[in-house]
Amino acid sequence: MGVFSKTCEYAIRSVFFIAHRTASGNRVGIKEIASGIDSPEHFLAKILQDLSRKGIVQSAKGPNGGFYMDDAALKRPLADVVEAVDGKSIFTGCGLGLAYCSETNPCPLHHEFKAIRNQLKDLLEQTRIIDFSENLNLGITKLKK
Amino acid sequence: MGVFSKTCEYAIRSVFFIAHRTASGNRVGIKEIASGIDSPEHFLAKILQDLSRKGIVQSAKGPNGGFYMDDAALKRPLADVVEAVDGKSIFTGCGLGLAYCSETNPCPLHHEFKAIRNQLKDLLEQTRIIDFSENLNLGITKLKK
DNA sequence: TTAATAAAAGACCAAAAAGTCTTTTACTTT
DNA sequence: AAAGTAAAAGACTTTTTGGTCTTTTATTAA
Repeated sequence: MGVFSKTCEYAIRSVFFIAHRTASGNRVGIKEIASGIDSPEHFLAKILQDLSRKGIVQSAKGPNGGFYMDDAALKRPLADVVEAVDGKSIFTGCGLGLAYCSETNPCPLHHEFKAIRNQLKDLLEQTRIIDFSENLNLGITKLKK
Repeated sequence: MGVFSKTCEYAIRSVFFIAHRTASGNRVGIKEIASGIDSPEHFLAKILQDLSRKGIVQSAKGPNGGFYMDDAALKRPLADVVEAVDGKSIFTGCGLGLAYCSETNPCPLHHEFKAIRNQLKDLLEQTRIIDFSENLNLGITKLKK
């Protein structure tokens, strides 16, 4: 089990992939995305349908259709993708799963955990999707297994 | 989904609970642990059997039996509990689930993620179980929902 | 030495996450 | 208008995680 669910991992990877391919105004089909990020095609289709409904990515049916991202989507922080898929509990939840854990009623890990969680939050909130895809353009980072 | 699995959350909470009660040399039964940390009794029993097999906690059957922790167990780092239950992938795995992600072949989040993961690792490795249970003694932190 | 106690073991069930497959809808080009 | 294309939708299956229940084994104290 990772920090993100498998669904969310695929979502992030596909968003990076689409952002990368879409910069030039193109659209890209699921088959290509799925093979580009090493994910099950039909499973990814469902994830992208969801992301599309939520406005994280855009899509068009029919010939020359596919997925793409408009300018607003490219400028969104990665946190929006994560929150759309896994919810915001990752940014706020107690490390030990305690519902009433808080500043005034902390679990033994509360303060230490909060610091780490906030760093993850900052990372995801302060970096835009387009920022990450820059390194993909340079061929420095990759999205396949 | 949190950082740890539900099983791991219960494991950590129960270990803290046992550590807290065991300081005075006592043993504590599952019923008491389960109600003390708000967990399903039989599910916790299985978790503790496993932790006992792995030497994270000690146990004794029969009257006056129960779970306890010897000195060596109390001085173990929390990381040992987490690793026993969730494995070490949490300390080393790629944030995007990529098997071949590494320093020389990094995913777009690799470096930023590594920094955060290492902090979690340090926290869990550098603090002993007994250190956490001190605050429980003082009544500052708690283990219930 | 037997009755009570408490963990160990294992069979079983439920829910959620992950993944597959088929059909439908929308769009575009000829 | 028709044929082809590609996403949307939805039914379905599998696997993993989380959880329950019953039986067995070991221990101890009367």
